[in-house]
This record gives sequence, structure tokens and C-alpha cells, in this order.
Amino acid sequence: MPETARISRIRSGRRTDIRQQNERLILDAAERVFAEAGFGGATMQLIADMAGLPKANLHYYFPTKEALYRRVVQNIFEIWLDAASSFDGAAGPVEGIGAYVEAKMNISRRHPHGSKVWAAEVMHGAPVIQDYLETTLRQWTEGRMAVIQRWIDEGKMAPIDPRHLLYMLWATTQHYADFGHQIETLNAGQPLSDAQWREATESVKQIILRGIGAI
Amino acid sequence: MPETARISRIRSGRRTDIRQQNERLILDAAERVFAEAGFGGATMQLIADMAGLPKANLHYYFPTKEALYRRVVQNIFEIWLDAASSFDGAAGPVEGIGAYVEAKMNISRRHPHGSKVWAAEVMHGAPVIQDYLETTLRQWTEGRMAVIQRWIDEGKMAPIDPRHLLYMLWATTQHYADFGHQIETLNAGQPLSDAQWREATESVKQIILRGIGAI
DNA sequence: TCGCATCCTGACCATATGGTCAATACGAAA
DNA sequence: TTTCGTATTGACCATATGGTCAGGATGCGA
Repeated sequence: MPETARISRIRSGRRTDIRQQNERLILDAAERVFAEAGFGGATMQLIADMAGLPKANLHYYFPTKEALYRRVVQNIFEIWLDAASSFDGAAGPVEGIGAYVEAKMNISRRHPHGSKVWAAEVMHGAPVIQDYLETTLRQWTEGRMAVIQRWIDEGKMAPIDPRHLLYMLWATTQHYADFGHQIETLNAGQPLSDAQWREATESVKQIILRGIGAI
Repeated sequence: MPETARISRIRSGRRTDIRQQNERLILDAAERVFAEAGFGGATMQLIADMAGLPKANLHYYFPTKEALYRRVVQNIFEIWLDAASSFDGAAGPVEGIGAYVEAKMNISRRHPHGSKVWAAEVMHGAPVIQDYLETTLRQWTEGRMAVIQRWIDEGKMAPIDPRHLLYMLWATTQHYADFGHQIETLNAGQPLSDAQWREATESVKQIILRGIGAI
């Protein structure tokens, strides 16, 4: 591979990739800014600065602030739904819920900004993703509730209301992202270490699995 | 009591009470608007309209938008800390944590807006209440952690990390306020009924108390 | 009735911000 | 080299919003 080609690939990529590359740059910056300032508090100028692009360039790729925000929320939603796979094909709650907790905790650690944007969006009444809640999320929820109910019927766990179990799983795992700043403050101002993340994950898993009578 | 006096009392109250009355009116409206739109998305005009007062009047009672916001957050924090009393003087985890969960669930139901404002404030890095986190909240947390540790030492519950147990209590209970819209959507678009709130509270209590080996 | 402190508010202003646009640069294909 | 679609960007605009202020209303105590 010629050196110039490699550099070119890195700096600007093939002509066709420029769009994809800059959109990624902008989306990453936007995710962070929306998370830290909220939709109303975020400014296109700040996102542009953080992405290292002139503001007008943002409007070249995303027509409006709302369109950009929408894409950010959709990205998060997809990541969030992907953790579903951890749930499927599990023999029982220990395996399935255990894997789900681990997947969600990893997302909280790797995508804290996304989680916050999602939380804020829901808190504000889901003006942008209401349809997702009513279609995709509702279906997803009903599917997992059925799985949990099956486990209950098979005597693999105590007869817990599957709905509230799901809420508890979401709440506890996302808490480590959404309230990360509070947790960090209560941790002597330090971000959780690898070991502390493991402890947190184990604690959540332990309490819930024991709480539903699965272990 | 003369009719005019009664009406006067209702409409504007004693001269001295007007301030208190209007501040309450403004704070209630502000709490709602800040919760639904975020700090950046909230406008003084909208808060004024919701309070039924001209915008200039808001600035008579609260010098700036930030001062108003600060008061809203402080109010919430106090309500939130009051639930601490449920924890104290309990003989063991079943009583103490059970009462705490109930208190926090009631707050989630009665003050959903406040809970959201608090959540958003923390998500944005607690720009306004960072000192509270580092002083009051930290002390509160350490106090309860000691109580939990005592219960563990007395064999009243399994050796769970008290810190993560507290986080779980906060996460699960506040989830019903902060993500109330999502929960409502998944509940056929209906707010939770009295019975459903009881079920939710019981589910949370059951899973956690069982999860920590207290029952 | 008078004086005074408190309360009220329409009109106004400076600024910040989302968004537009015309001119320009770039680079791959012919 | 020329052409043409894509990408870039400084300058600009309309609007929304937080905040100010001067003048007026209100009502209590003397």
C-alpha cells in the first residue's frame, strides 16, 4: 500500500467516505453536548467547536438541530436494543438476566452520554421517539415479559411481576450512567475503577437474581 | 366573617402573605416547566404563563432564571432528604428499607417533576448543587451505609455492598418518576392506578429485601 | 385622608442562536 | 486539463429570550 494512499485514507478518506466520517465526528460531539447541556442548552456552535468544524458545515450534513438530535437518540436506542440479544436463547434467569445486566452495565460505562440523552428525552415526554416507545419498545418489552413468565411457570424463579422486574433492570443499570456524576462525587470524586465496575455489576446481579429467587 | 374579607383573603391574602403566595405559584410552575423542557428549554415567559403572572413579575420575586432554578432544585433536595427519616430508628432492614422504599415511591408519585429536575441537574454535572452532593449527600450516604453495615454485622441481612444497595434503592424508586412517561406508554398510555402503584412498590420491596437476604 | 412600602406590568433593549446563502475549494472521472 | 458533483465556510439575518425600568396601582398604618 503506497504511503500517500494510507495517509490520504486517514486524513480524509476516499471521497465517498468523507460524509460518513464527518457525520460520525459530528454525532459524537453532539451526543456529548446534548448529554451535558440538554437539547435546549446545547448550541450548534458548541457542537461545531467540539467536532472541530465550522458551524455552517454542521448544517450541510444535518439540516436542523432537531434532525441532528434525532439521529443521536436513534443511535442510542439501537445500541440499547442490541443488549436484548443477551436475553435471548438463555436457558434460565441466571444466565439470561445475568448476561443482560452485564451488557447493560457495559453500555452504561461505554456510552454514558447516550444514556443521558435517552433519559432526558424520555423525561421530557419523548417528543422525538414516542413512536419508538409505542412500537419497538412495546414489542420488545412484551417479548421479554413472556420469556420471564415462562421461567416462572417452569419454576426457575419466584412469581415476580415481569414488568417491574424489567423496570428494575433498566433503572439499576442505567443509573450508573445517568447518575454517574453523583456516583463519582460519592466515590471521592474519582471515576469508578475497573474493579469497582465489576463490584457494581456483581452487586446488581446478586441482589436481583437472589431477589427473584433464581439463586 | 364579611364576604369581602374572605374573598380578599383568597385572592391576595394578607399583604404580608402575597410574597409567599406568589413565590409558591411561581415555584410550582417553574418546577413543571423545568422538568418538561429542561433548564435551557424552559422560558421565563412559559413559566409566567403557567403561573398566570406577567413575566416581569417573575423577575420581581426571582432576580434571574438561574436563581429561580436554584430554588426549585433546593426544594426537591429537601423533600428527597426528608425520606431519610424512614430509614432511621428502624430495628432492621425489613422495616427500615421497606419504609424507605415506600417513602421514595410516594415522592416519585407526588413530585414527579421535582424528581426529573433533580435527575437532569445531576446528569448535567450538578452545576448548581455540587456543594450539596459533596456535603449533605455525602454525609447522609455515609450515615446510612453505616446503618446497613451494622445490620450486616448483626446477621440481619446478607453481606451486600451498602453503597450499591443505596444506589439500587435510589435508581429503582426514582425510575418511576423520571421514566414515568415510558412506563405510562408501556401501560397502554394510562397513568398507573392506585393498585398499580401498590404493586410496583411491593415488587421493588420484595425483590430488594429478598435480594439482600432480609426475608 | 395621607404617606409610604410593597407590588405590578407594558414597553423596551442587548444579545445569543438557529439557520441561510453565495462564493469557493476540492478531487475524481473523462 | 476540463468538468462537475461534492464539500467548505465566512458573513449575514430574523427571531427568541433573559433581563431592565419607569411609571402606576394597592393597601396598611398613622
